[in-house]
Amino acid sequence: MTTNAQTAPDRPIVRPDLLAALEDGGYRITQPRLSLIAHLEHREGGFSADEICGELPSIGRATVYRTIRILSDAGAICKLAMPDGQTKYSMSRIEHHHHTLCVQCGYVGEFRHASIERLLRAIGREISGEIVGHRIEVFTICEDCPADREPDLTPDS
Amino acid sequence: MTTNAQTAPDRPIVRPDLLAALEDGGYRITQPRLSLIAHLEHREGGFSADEICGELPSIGRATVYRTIRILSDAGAICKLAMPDGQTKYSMSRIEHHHHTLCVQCGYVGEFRHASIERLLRAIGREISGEIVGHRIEVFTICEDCPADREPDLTPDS
DNA sequence: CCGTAATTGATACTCTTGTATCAGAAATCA
DNA sequence: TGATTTCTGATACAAGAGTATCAATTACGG
Repeated sequence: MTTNAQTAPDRPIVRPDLLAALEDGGYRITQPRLSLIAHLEHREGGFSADEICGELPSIGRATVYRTIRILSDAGAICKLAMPDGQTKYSMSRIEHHHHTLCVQCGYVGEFRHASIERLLRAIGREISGEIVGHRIEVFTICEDCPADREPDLTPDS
Repeated sequence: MTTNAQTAPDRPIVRPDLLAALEDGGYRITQPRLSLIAHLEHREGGFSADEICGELPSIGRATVYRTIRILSDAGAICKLAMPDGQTKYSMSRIEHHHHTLCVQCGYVGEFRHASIERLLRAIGREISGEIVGHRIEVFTICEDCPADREPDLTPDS
């Protein structure tokens, strides 16, 4: 089961920009990478590398980490820090965005807001040194989560 | 050598609010805690727990971590994540603030900006779920750092 | 179709950040 | 001061997140 239309190595169909992330980096298009990308592409919310290992047990841990790194370097996924220090990733769906992180279920959402760029320019005028990046994360309790538990938060920064 | 002006156990003089962080939590005022607080109080920029261990070798690792945690819980110091994932802490000097992190030297600064609250309210109207916190960090190359090196940045969020 | 070079997966390892344990020391209370 | 309780420091341990190694496999260019 390896050749022809029926037996074409069953490459999942993935977003072209994600494939491009591999090709542009000079990486080969391999089965594990395709499965992983296809899986991530349809995954809601944020994910940790270990979660993905659990969800795709046929793909080795090292490959999961390697591929996440490739996609992360290409900007196709974002690396996030949960308030408790855990690392999560999320697929980038909109271009320049920030994240909402549900402190209870770990759900990661994306949002844009026009005034953020303006705000950053204003901040730039008030601090010394050159701004080379920023991180704006909004911690939430998402609609699907019961709001009764004590949220696990570090102090705002 | 326990009483009177000359022989008073040489308690460093520390900011009263930092002492209060101990007292209010029902913690004893001990020599190691005082030395640590006095040290942190005069320290510029951000610091990691291990750095402090190196700077105060007479204080045990566990005590450094324990005290940092007490101060952190009391809101006297903030726990921060550098873009590369390292954990840093910084003394809070102004009340509700955000941080600038130099991606080269690790320098941590604080700033406030009036429009941030307004921005957050606006964001709250656009996303689902309830906002329970936020993190706004501005990555910089600070004035004292050569700006030629490649900054070590994760993609903006 | 074949040879070469990249990739994979299993696993061991590393590094960071922190917690658990516990005997001895210090602080507080009466 | 003495008793009691907390704290300390040394050290071992642990979890998380990721990298190194390497033989076997796979993809790709010709």
